Amino acid sequence: MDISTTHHIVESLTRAIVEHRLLPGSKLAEQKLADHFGVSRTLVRQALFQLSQNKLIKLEPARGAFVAAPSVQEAQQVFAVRRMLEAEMTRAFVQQVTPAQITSLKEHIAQERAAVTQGDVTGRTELLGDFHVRMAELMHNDVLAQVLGELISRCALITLMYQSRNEAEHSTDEHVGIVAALEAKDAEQAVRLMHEHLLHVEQSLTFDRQVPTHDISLALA
Amino acid sequence: MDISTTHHIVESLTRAIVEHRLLPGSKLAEQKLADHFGVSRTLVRQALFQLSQNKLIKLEPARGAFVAAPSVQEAQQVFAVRRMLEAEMTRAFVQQVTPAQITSLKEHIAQERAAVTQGDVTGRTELLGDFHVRMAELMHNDVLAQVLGELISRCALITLMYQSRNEAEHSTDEHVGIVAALEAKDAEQAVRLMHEHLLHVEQSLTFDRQVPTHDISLALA
DNA sequence: GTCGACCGAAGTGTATACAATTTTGATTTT
DNA sequence: AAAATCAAAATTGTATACACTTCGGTCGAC
Repeated sequence: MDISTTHHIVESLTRAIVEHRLLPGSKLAEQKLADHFGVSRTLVRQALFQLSQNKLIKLEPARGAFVAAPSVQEAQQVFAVRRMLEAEMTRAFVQQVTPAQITSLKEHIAQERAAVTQGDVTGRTELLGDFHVRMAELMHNDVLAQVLGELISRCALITLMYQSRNEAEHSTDEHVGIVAALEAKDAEQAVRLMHEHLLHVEQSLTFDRQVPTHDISLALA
Repeated sequence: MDISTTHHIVESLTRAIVEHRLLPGSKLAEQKLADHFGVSRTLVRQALFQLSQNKLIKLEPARGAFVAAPSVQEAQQVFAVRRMLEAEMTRAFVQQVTPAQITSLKEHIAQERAAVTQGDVTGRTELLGDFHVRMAELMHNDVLAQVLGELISRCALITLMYQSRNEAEHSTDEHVGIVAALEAKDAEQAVRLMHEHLLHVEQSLTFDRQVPTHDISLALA
């Protein structure tokens, strides 16, 4: 069963959603997407189905696919799960940390700084999330990396939806602190910093603001 | 976009896989499934695609779908993630525990005991996993419940694949201990017991045995 | 007798056809 | 003028058709 073409469509739509070129609530008509990608609706439907499982779009029976508009409650739940998972991930990381891993994380932070100074907003948001996925990958736990990756792609949509003030530099600074604690093999400190970091990211969002959307019912709710 | 019929196929195949009526490695031919469910290959393919994302089957391009046969490494990674997630879930549970939640968990344990005494093997395995999902549900965090539910359905396949000795009563006893610690609001004790419980479950598996596979059984009849 | 090429059967991958549902917009009714 | 109605258009849901790949077995060469 080949999913390579489907995968390309998924990647393309994921970028469009996470980079806010497609606003929450936007309708994703199958034939239009099929024409755009030069394929039949069959492959588009496969891609939409996968995106719905990633919670990046919402499928409504007989009505079609719409870019997801995560509720405040859902957003807070995603962050709660991230805190649970990543706190313990950090603790386990210290158990098996190597100099090469530290080097890799420091290189990643350098990329973050570069994106911040260049004002690359979408690249920055992506890199800030990738720091956490990178940690999972460095632990050689594919399952962890995949689960966390999905949570973080949901966070990307949430962040861009509820983002208020610019937290990029602050986040990078906190990444630096976490890596320092990892390098010092100070598990409790690393866990504490990771936990606080994720709290800060969540608290930087404004859950009481009106977000731009194409969903009429959501806009009027 | 309607997925109700597809969902029924997914549920049916999930039960067949988790209850070991379909052994790891078994081929799932699209036309045979379509005939069995009385639908076209279209819906079967949607279901298979979803099952592949749940890691219960593996799709091989141009070759078809096969019941997943999780490697030892993957099994250990799944358990590692569960320990990370559930340790912190347990800690958070204590923070907001109510008498009603304790009652609900105790009722669940009673069900476990009933299944054990009746020798209901598949029901027992399912209930032992459901205890953990139940905890997540009682926290009113749908995201957590969903993520954990997927991990545990993978564990059901792993458990039945590598199961050696009968651990059911031991697991239920450990559930009792966890609930007692939750009731006493002793977070550290609860976390420790949960962590050890998951270690015990993993250690009860025999990762050095050759498992039976590739059995083309007509288990869906 | 064994190995390899070839051919037919079976199965998957994608496109298209058709049925069912929703949406739209004009027309009628109050 | 606002609301209800209904038919046409557009869109989704499912089935089927067809091309392409893989699998199995036979045949022939060595």
